Amino acid sequence: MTKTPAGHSEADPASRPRRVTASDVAKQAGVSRSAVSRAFDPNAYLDRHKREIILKTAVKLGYRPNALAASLQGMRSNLVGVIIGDMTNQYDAEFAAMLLSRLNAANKWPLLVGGSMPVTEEAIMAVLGYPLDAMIVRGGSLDAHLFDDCAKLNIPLIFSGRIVDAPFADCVCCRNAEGTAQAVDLLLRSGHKGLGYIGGPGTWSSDRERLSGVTSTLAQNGLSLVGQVQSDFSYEGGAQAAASLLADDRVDGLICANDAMALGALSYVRNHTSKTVPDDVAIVGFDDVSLASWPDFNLTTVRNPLGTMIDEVLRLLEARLADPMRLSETVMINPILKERGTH
Amino acid sequence: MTKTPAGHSEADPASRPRRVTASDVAKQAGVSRSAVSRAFDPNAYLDRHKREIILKTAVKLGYRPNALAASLQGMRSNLVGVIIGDMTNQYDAEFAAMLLSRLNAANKWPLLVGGSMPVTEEAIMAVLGYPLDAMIVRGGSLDAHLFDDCAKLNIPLIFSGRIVDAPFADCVCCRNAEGTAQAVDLLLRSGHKGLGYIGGPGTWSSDRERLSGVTSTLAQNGLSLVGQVQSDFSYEGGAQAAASLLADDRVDGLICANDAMALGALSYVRNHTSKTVPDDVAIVGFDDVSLASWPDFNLTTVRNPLGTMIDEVLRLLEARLADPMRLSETVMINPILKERGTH
DNA sequence: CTGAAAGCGCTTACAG
DNA sequence: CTGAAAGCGCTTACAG
Repeated sequence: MTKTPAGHSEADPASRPRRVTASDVAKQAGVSRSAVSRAFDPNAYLDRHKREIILKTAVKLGYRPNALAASLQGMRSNLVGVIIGDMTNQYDAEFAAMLLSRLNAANKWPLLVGGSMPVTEEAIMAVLGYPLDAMIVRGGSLDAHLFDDCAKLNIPLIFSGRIVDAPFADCVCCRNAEGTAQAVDLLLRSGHKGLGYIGGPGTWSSDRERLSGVTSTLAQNGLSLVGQVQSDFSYEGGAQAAASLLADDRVDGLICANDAMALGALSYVRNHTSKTVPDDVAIVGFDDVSLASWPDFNLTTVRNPLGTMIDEVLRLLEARLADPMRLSETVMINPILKERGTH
Repeated sequence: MTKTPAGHSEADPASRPRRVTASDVAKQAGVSRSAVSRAFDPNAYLDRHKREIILKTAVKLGYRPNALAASLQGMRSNLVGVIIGDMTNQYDAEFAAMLLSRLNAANKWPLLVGGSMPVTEEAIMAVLGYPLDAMIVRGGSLDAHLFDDCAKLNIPLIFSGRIVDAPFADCVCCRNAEGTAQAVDLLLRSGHKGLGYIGGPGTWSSDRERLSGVTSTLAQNGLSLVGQVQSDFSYEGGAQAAASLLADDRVDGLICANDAMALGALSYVRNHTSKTVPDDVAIVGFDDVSLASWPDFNLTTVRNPLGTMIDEVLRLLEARLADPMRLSETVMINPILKERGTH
């Protein structure tokens, strides 16, 4: 019983079948191994006819160069690590969807860490075992010594949603304080002065910035927050937070650190109180997820411009790959107030 | 000027910096290259003291074995291709989030193709250049010759949301017709007999199955669909479809091929008609995305059990990796009717 | 327990 | 234009 190259038909059933290799193609096409390599490099010198034959037998055999073996020769792996903690969060899910397809379009292949569970350090370490061209980190908390690990492995880092000061690390971030400042201004103008704030856990800088935009703007107007609760960025959390804040009758406006919580708050007011939005209580979110503009919610919010954010991430990525030694760059993005029906 | 191993400090600024290698560690630790390899294999024989030293200098240098070089030796790459067309779709986004983190937990690293744009064949071809352990395909359409390509490369395929009959390809799928049949039964029992159906584009088998569950159940009751429109699985599409269907006064119930369209339909009825839900019009969705249970919607729907689906995908994956030659397996999952407020 | 050596699949000077 | 050869970083028999 002869073994067919890379075929599973006659191979040992227990053993893992092999991938077709350049040698297989070379043998089959009656050319040298080098010729096969050259056939896949448009710029390489190779007899036109020979190239044709090689490409044809490659298709027949289902051969494609193993990108990883190629990466050992100093070629880029085109693998990009992407760390996204919680895609359960609407905004992060939208971010992920767009980022991933944009990476694909740029011939970069995202290796994803995260999803619906908190990202473990083990997971990051494991993915660092691959020769990543770069690593993109969305929001969240991340142990500082990850930076060291990446630096030692010469894997550039690109952060979105937080600012990190490290060599060879680039950042793109929203001007969070400015966004919530605009939201406060808006509520003040529409006559809401008893403001409550629904924040996140406060562990991320973006979260703290959003809060500071609120407090400083109020201070400028001789006011201060009537109430404030730390929640968890979820719809349910927002509803609960609204319940506790609205127990205080002075509260007539809710600023929320993201849309999910704002939506939860809105739902709470509608379904569990006799107050109306926006007359009795105004609500403003942050992010502008697609849900926010649904007529069911029509939520006034601060837009955290997704497209711009991702454009910049990709630009930074290309720039870093083109010049690994360039100075770190941080891009600040202006949020945009979207006035809809809840203020 | 001496070159530090893998350091960027003294390297040529233009050149791409190197990764630390096992040789670097061996040199630094004063041991053989093989010893370094062995230090990372818990089962390998190696002097305890020596292993300690090696591991310590590995940490110092930031070394980790290049998983790709290892995969050339016949080790698994632990790379799994994941094709998800449109994560903009709520259910697919939830599916992606859960699948990706479950893969991480199983020490598999998802290489993602797709996101928010249609998946191009080029993208799939490109990702096939990596030595994938397997490929997971979620829903959607996919050219048949992809199967050939994967088969030739010996990359097993696992499908979720559609059934494909190919050697070495496993599937997990919802009993779609059964789900919509239950939905129709429910509406019939609650006195809604003038049913309209809002479907998808009809290009996927799951879509067609859902429709057939509706029509056959109606037929069993001596009834037939009053109206039917092909839409696009989106919220906006659902709203439009509802508008056109409800122009016919006989329609008092809407069965939708997914939740997004059902939510759009619900919103249309509430905001653009004088009808009430569920008395004048009942609405049933399919999937049971997290939004469906929000009090804002409280949508009656057919649950397409995400957790079970993904459990099975992972089980099938492990089984296939353990025995590449095993017979194809197809797992059918029972949908569960969730009775809420819109019927 | 250990090091030298072969080999995984690839690219790329090198010498025709 | 072309093939033989070196080398990428790794694992794993092989022979001590």
